[in-house]
Amino acid sequence: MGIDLNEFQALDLWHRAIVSGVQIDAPDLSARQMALLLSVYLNPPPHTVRGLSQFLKVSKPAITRAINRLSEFGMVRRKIDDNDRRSVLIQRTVKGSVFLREFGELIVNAGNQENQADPSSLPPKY
Amino acid sequence: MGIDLNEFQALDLWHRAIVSGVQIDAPDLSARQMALLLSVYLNPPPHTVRGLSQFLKVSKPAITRAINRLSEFGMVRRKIDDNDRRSVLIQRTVKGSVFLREFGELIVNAGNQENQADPSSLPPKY
DNA sequence: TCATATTATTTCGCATACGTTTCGATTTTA
DNA sequence: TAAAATCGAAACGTATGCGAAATAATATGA
Repeated sequence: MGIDLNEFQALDLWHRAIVSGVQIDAPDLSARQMALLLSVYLNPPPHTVRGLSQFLKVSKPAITRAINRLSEFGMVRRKIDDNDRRSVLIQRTVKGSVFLREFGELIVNAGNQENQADPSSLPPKY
Repeated sequence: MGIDLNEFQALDLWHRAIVSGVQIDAPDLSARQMALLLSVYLNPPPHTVRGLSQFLKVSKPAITRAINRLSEFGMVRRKIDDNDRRSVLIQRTVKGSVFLREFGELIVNAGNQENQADPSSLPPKY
């Protein structure tokens, strides 16, 4: 189990994927927003503001703002928890699913074009 | 050659790595800044503002600003090109190397903890 | 030489994100 | 039921990023 990567492969994969993301004009999400979006889609529900705040070690207002932004893009949806009306459940949407599937493909493609591991290309140690 | 990933593995890897990056208090670079940093370290020199602008398909002022930010963190350095004093060469630094090596490790670790591919965990198609 | 082109930066107004604090709604506890 | 605790959002001032246009420095070419 696990994905065996050496350090160079890891950075190269990240590079290719993130450059693709910058080049195409995908809605540019901050690292936090991306982390939040991925957590909502890859971790099991339910998702609350406080839960995500704890998981990501980020303040609750920051989570609220990230949800605002992602809602504007239609990538998540708020739903008041009927059992505890103080809580807000963060739910997935079709658009969010589509976006993440495309983003996943982008990473997969970045991996397919990956060079052979070539330690001589590692950043020099100086 | 290449790294074989399915879509779920790709997203899960990205999730783990980016969440780690958010949790630890690493200087939080935007996607553009990260793309620029990785390009400087993984693509062969020389690196100029216009070259990076073309490669990333981002305006030159945006590149200048990203370099400003990365210079503040000491992760890249400007050097005027003596052959053409209009040009600025973007060079690597020790700090940038260290940062990227650590970031590479973080991705590698994310890969090591990767779950088995489990298509049922893919975002639902709705 | 001197006009033009090229390269990078600066400036401008505007948009967005940050942390802290405050607030309103709701639930829990005494 | 009244007081305290919890939850998420809003308000505030600050920092940073954006694209477009203007600018400064340098090189090129007629």
